[in-house]
Amino acid sequence: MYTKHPADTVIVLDFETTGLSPNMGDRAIEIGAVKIQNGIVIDQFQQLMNPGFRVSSFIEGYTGITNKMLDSAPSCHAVMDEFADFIQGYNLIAHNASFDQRFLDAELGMLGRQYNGSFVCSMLLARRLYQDVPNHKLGTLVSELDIANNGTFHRALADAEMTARLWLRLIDEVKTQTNLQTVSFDVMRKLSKTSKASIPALFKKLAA
DNA sequence: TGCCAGGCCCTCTTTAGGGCCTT
Repeated sequence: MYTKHPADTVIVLDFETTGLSPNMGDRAIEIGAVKIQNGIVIDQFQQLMNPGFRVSSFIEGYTGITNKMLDSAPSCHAVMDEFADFIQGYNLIAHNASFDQRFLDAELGMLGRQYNGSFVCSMLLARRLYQDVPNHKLGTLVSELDIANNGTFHRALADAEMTARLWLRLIDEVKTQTNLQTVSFDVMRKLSKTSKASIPALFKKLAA
Protein backbone atom coordinates (compact mmCIF):
# COMPACT_ATOMS: atom_id res chain seq x y z
CA MET A 1 0.00 0.00 0.00
CA TYR A 2 1.28 3.45 -0.86
CA THR A 3 2.25 5.45 2.17
CA LYS A 4 2.69 9.21 2.11
CA HIS A 5 6.00 10.00 3.76
CA PRO A 6 7.05 13.32 5.27
CA ALA A 7 8.13 15.62 2.45
CA ASP A 8 11.47 16.33 4.11
CA THR A 9 12.42 12.66 4.23
CA VAL A 10 14.54 11.79 1.19
CA ILE A 11 16.73 8.95 -0.02
CA VAL A 12 20.23 9.56 -1.36
CA LEU A 13 21.41 6.74 -3.58
CA ASP A 14 24.42 5.64 -5.60
CA PHE A 15 24.97 2.77 -8.03
CA GLU A 16 28.18 0.99 -8.93
CA THR A 17 27.77 -0.57 -12.36
CA THR A 18 29.57 -2.58 -15.03
CA GLY A 19 29.82 0.52 -17.26
CA LEU A 20 28.17 3.72 -18.30
CA SER A 21 25.12 2.69 -20.26
CA PRO A 22 22.27 0.28 -19.51
CA ASN A 23 21.30 0.66 -23.17
CA MET A 24 24.61 -0.97 -24.05
CA GLY A 25 23.99 -3.91 -21.72
CA ASP A 26 25.59 -2.55 -18.57
CA ARG A 27 24.10 -3.63 -15.24
CA ALA A 28 24.18 -2.53 -11.63
CA ILE A 29 26.61 -4.39 -9.35
CA GLU A 30 26.03 -2.48 -6.10
CA ILE A 31 23.42 -0.15 -4.67
CA GLY A 32 23.95 2.03 -1.63
CA ALA A 33 21.45 4.45 -0.14
CA VAL A 34 20.74 6.43 2.99
CA LYS A 35 17.39 7.78 4.17
CA ILE A 36 17.65 11.21 5.79
CA GLN A 37 15.02 13.00 7.83
CA ASN A 38 15.52 16.42 9.41
CA GLY A 39 19.19 16.24 8.48
CA ILE A 40 19.76 12.90 10.18
CA VAL A 41 20.39 9.47 8.63
CA ILE A 42 17.55 7.25 9.87
CA ASP A 43 18.04 4.20 7.63
CA GLN A 44 20.39 2.76 5.03
CA PHE A 45 20.54 0.13 2.28
CA GLN A 46 23.65 -1.52 0.84
CA GLN A 47 23.92 -4.62 -1.30
CA LEU A 48 26.19 -6.10 -3.94
CA MET A 49 24.40 -7.84 -6.81
CA ASN A 50 25.46 -10.36 -9.43
CA PRO A 51 24.94 -9.02 -12.98
CA GLY A 52 25.21 -12.49 -14.53
CA PHE A 53 28.49 -11.85 -16.34
CA ARG A 54 32.06 -10.99 -15.45
CA VAL A 55 32.89 -7.34 -14.87
CA SER A 56 35.93 -5.77 -16.56
CA SER A 57 39.27 -5.35 -14.84
CA PHE A 58 38.73 -1.61 -15.14
CA ILE A 59 35.57 -1.82 -13.02
CA GLU A 60 37.29 -4.15 -10.54
CA GLY A 61 40.06 -1.60 -10.14
CA TYR A 62 37.79 1.44 -10.16
CA THR A 63 35.36 0.17 -7.53
CA GLY A 64 37.31 -2.48 -5.69
CA ILE A 65 34.38 -4.82 -6.37
CA THR A 66 35.81 -8.05 -7.73
CA ASN A 67 34.26 -10.86 -9.72
CA LYS A 68 34.91 -13.11 -6.74
CA MET A 69 32.84 -10.79 -4.53
CA LEU A 70 30.01 -10.84 -7.06
CA ASP A 71 30.05 -14.63 -7.47
CA SER A 72 28.37 -15.05 -4.09
CA ALA A 73 26.11 -11.99 -4.37
CA PRO A 74 22.35 -12.28 -4.96
CA SER A 75 20.98 -11.47 -8.39
CA CYS A 76 20.15 -7.95 -9.59
CA HIS A 77 16.53 -9.09 -9.69
CA ALA A 78 16.42 -10.04 -6.01
CA VAL A 79 18.29 -6.97 -4.79
CA MET A 80 16.46 -4.42 -6.90
CA ASP A 81 13.08 -5.88 -5.93
CA GLU A 82 13.97 -5.25 -2.29
CA PHE A 83 15.36 -1.81 -3.11
CA ALA A 84 12.14 -0.87 -4.91
CA ASP A 85 10.33 -1.44 -1.61
CA PHE A 86 12.94 0.67 0.23
CA ILE A 87 12.51 3.76 -1.97
CA GLN A 88 8.77 3.61 -2.49
CA GLY A 89 7.13 6.93 -1.74
CA TYR A 90 10.35 8.90 -1.23
CA ASN A 91 12.00 11.58 -3.27
CA LEU A 92 15.49 10.70 -4.49
CA ILE A 93 18.87 12.42 -4.71
CA ALA A 94 22.04 11.39 -6.51
CA HIS A 95 25.27 12.98 -7.74
CA ASN A 96 24.89 13.26 -11.51
CA ALA A 97 21.38 11.88 -11.04
CA SER A 98 20.76 11.28 -14.73
CA PHE A 99 23.26 8.40 -14.53
CA ASP A 100 21.71 6.73 -11.48
CA GLN A 101 18.20 7.36 -12.75
CA ARG A 102 18.98 5.56 -16.03
CA PHE A 103 20.19 2.47 -14.13
CA LEU A 104 17.30 2.59 -11.64
CA ASP A 105 14.81 2.84 -14.49
CA ALA A 106 16.52 0.03 -16.41
CA GLU A 107 16.84 -2.38 -13.46
CA LEU A 108 13.31 -1.78 -12.18
CA GLY A 109 11.98 -1.90 -15.73
CA MET A 110 13.29 -5.46 -16.06
CA LEU A 111 11.32 -6.34 -12.92
CA GLY A 112 8.17 -4.59 -14.08
CA ARG A 113 8.42 -2.36 -11.02
CA GLN A 114 8.14 1.41 -10.72
CA TYR A 115 8.88 4.12 -8.19
CA ASN A 116 7.00 7.31 -7.49
CA GLY A 117 9.63 9.74 -6.23
CA SER A 118 11.29 12.59 -8.08
CA PHE A 119 15.04 12.89 -8.63
CA VAL A 120 17.14 15.92 -7.82
CA CYS A 121 20.79 16.10 -8.84
CA SER A 122 23.37 17.28 -6.30
CA MET A 123 25.89 17.93 -9.09
CA LEU A 124 23.58 20.39 -10.87
CA LEU A 125 22.97 22.16 -7.56
CA ALA A 126 26.69 22.26 -6.74
CA ARG A 127 27.44 23.78 -10.14
CA ARG A 128 25.04 26.58 -9.30
CA LEU A 129 25.95 27.14 -5.66
CA TYR A 130 29.71 26.49 -5.72
CA GLN A 131 31.05 28.09 -8.85
CA ASP A 132 34.61 28.63 -7.62
CA VAL A 133 35.64 25.02 -6.97
CA PRO A 134 38.08 23.33 -9.42
CA ASN A 135 35.36 20.92 -10.63
CA HIS A 136 32.15 19.30 -9.42
CA LYS A 137 33.19 15.70 -9.02
CA LEU A 138 31.88 14.23 -5.77
CA GLY A 139 35.41 13.66 -4.45
CA THR A 140 36.47 17.22 -5.21
CA LEU A 141 33.40 18.71 -3.52
CA VAL A 142 33.93 16.51 -0.45
CA SER A 143 37.50 17.78 -0.24
CA GLU A 144 36.82 21.44 -1.01
CA LEU A 145 33.87 21.66 1.40
CA ASP A 146 35.57 19.63 4.15
CA ILE A 147 32.75 17.09 4.13
CA ALA A 148 33.27 14.19 6.51
CA ASN A 149 34.34 10.92 4.88
CA ASN A 150 36.14 7.69 5.73
CA GLY A 151 38.45 7.74 2.71
CA THR A 152 36.39 5.24 0.73
CA PHE A 153 35.35 6.34 -2.75
CA HIS A 154 33.55 4.58 -5.60
CA ARG A 155 31.68 2.22 -3.31
CA ALA A 156 27.93 2.68 -3.29
CA LEU A 157 27.17 3.25 0.39
CA ALA A 158 30.22 5.45 1.00
CA ASP A 159 29.38 7.61 -2.01
CA ALA A 160 25.71 7.80 -0.97
CA GLU A 161 26.74 8.91 2.53
CA MET A 162 29.03 11.62 1.16
CA THR A 163 26.35 12.76 -1.29
CA ALA A 164 23.89 12.97 1.63
CA ARG A 165 26.28 15.23 3.54
CA LEU A 166 26.74 17.31 0.39
CA TRP A 167 22.95 17.58 0.03
CA LEU A 168 22.64 18.90 3.59
CA ARG A 169 25.45 21.38 2.92
CA LEU A 170 23.67 22.57 -0.24
CA ILE A 171 20.48 23.15 1.77
CA ASP A 172 22.47 25.14 4.33
CA GLU A 173 23.95 27.22 1.52
CA VAL A 174 20.48 28.07 0.20
CA LYS A 175 19.31 28.93 3.73
CA THR A 176 22.27 31.27 4.13
CA GLN A 177 21.67 32.99 0.82
CA THR A 178 17.91 33.40 1.31
CA ASN A 179 17.56 33.70 5.13
CA LEU A 180 14.90 30.98 4.91
CA GLN A 181 14.40 28.79 7.99
CA THR A 182 13.59 25.73 5.92
CA VAL A 183 14.25 24.79 2.29
CA SER A 184 12.03 22.13 0.75
CA PHE A 185 12.96 19.39 -1.69
CA ASP A 186 10.78 21.14 -4.28
CA VAL A 187 12.72 24.38 -3.88
CA MET A 188 15.98 22.47 -4.36
CA ARG A 189 14.54 20.77 -7.44
CA LYS A 190 13.51 24.11 -8.88
CA LEU A 191 16.94 25.56 -8.13
CA SER A 192 18.64 22.63 -9.89
CA LYS A 193 16.76 23.53 -13.07
CA THR A 194 17.23 27.31 -12.86
CA SER A 195 19.89 28.92 -15.02
CA LYS A 196 22.81 30.44 -13.14
CA ALA A 197 21.84 33.89 -14.38
CA SER A 198 18.34 33.54 -12.92
CA ILE A 199 19.40 32.29 -9.49
CA PRO A 200 19.79 35.72 -7.83
CA ALA A 201 16.23 36.56 -8.88
CA LEU A 202 14.98 33.22 -7.56
CA PHE A 203 16.75 33.75 -4.22
CA LYS A 204 15.29 37.25 -3.98
CA LYS A 205 11.82 35.83 -4.61
CA LEU A 206 12.31 33.09 -2.01
CA ALA A 207 13.60 35.56 0.57
CA ALA A 208 10.69 37.95 0.04
C1' DT B 1 35.72 -7.72 -34.97
C1' DG B 2 35.14 -3.40 -33.39
C1' DC B 3 32.27 -0.25 -32.17
C1' DC B 4 29.61 1.83 -28.35
C1' DA B 5 26.06 6.84 -23.30
C1' DG B 6 23.49 10.76 -22.45
C1' DG B 7 22.03 15.04 -20.33
C1' DC B 8 23.66 19.52 -18.98
C1' DC B 9 25.85 23.72 -20.11
C1' DC B 10 29.03 27.02 -22.16
C1' DT B 11 30.31 29.55 -26.27
C1' DC B 12 34.01 31.56 -30.94
C1' DT B 13 25.70 29.22 -30.22
C1' DT B 14 20.77 28.11 -31.88
C1' DT B 15 21.83 25.34 -39.48
C1' DA B 16 27.20 23.13 -33.54
C1' DG B 17 30.80 21.45 -31.03
C1' DG B 18 32.88 19.98 -27.03
C1' DG B 19 33.87 19.57 -21.88
C1' DC B 20 31.89 17.86 -17.66
C1' DC B 21 30.08 14.06 -14.71
C1' DT B 22 28.55 9.33 -13.64
C1' DT B 23 30.85 3.56 -14.02
